[in-house]
Amino acid sequence: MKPSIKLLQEKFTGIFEFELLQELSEVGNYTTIDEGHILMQVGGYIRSVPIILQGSIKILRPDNEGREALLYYLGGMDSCAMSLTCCLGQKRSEIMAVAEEKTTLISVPVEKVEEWMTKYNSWKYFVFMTYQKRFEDLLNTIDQIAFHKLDDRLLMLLKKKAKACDCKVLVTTHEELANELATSREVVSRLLKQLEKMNKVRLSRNKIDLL
DNA sequence: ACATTAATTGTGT
DNA sequence: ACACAATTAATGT
Repeated sequence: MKPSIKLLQEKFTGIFEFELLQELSEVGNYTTIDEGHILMQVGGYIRSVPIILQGSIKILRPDNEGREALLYYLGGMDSCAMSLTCCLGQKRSEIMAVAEEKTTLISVPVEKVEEWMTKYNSWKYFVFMTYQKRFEDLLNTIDQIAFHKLDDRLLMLLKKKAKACDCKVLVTTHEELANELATSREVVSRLLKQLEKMNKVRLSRNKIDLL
């Protein structure tokens, strides 16, 4: 279905100039997809670039052992940075895209994506902006992953300290531990509490009992 | 013993 | 990361 000019103007005024909206209404494909619909499989070629109007899509990257790591979500007015590069480079997709809920989007054919890059400044800008957004999202999730390995480091630190004073009761604050692990106090507090729930330690003020 | 303050820790956003 | 609540230890009266 072709998107109407009216709809496009509603969504994109201030982002794209009128001429671009006209072209978009001619060549764009307006579709609605249901929850769970797979937009893109790993290894597939990409024929068009989606721009999400409503709803959300999650971008996954299958792990080397069959697990699926969540990279980021695409929401309103977002586009997919991977699909942008894949088009230009004729590469296979490295990622998988699945609709998280009922989602409406406009897909733009590859040729136009490239053509508009030089033709419309606003389009070029839009492309760069989606790159920037995705990059920020990725940094965030990388932080999360790194964070998960902190519990190991914390446990190692506790053991090391216990060995140093040759006892099972450490006298420190969460803040001190946080400094040694180069992280924030809150994170240490939360990790310690998890360890307490797992009966690995017992917490009290200025004191940690190792079990 | 009690009130006041400061430091540490817990939690939601 | 930040802001704020809650808890606990320390201190003064």
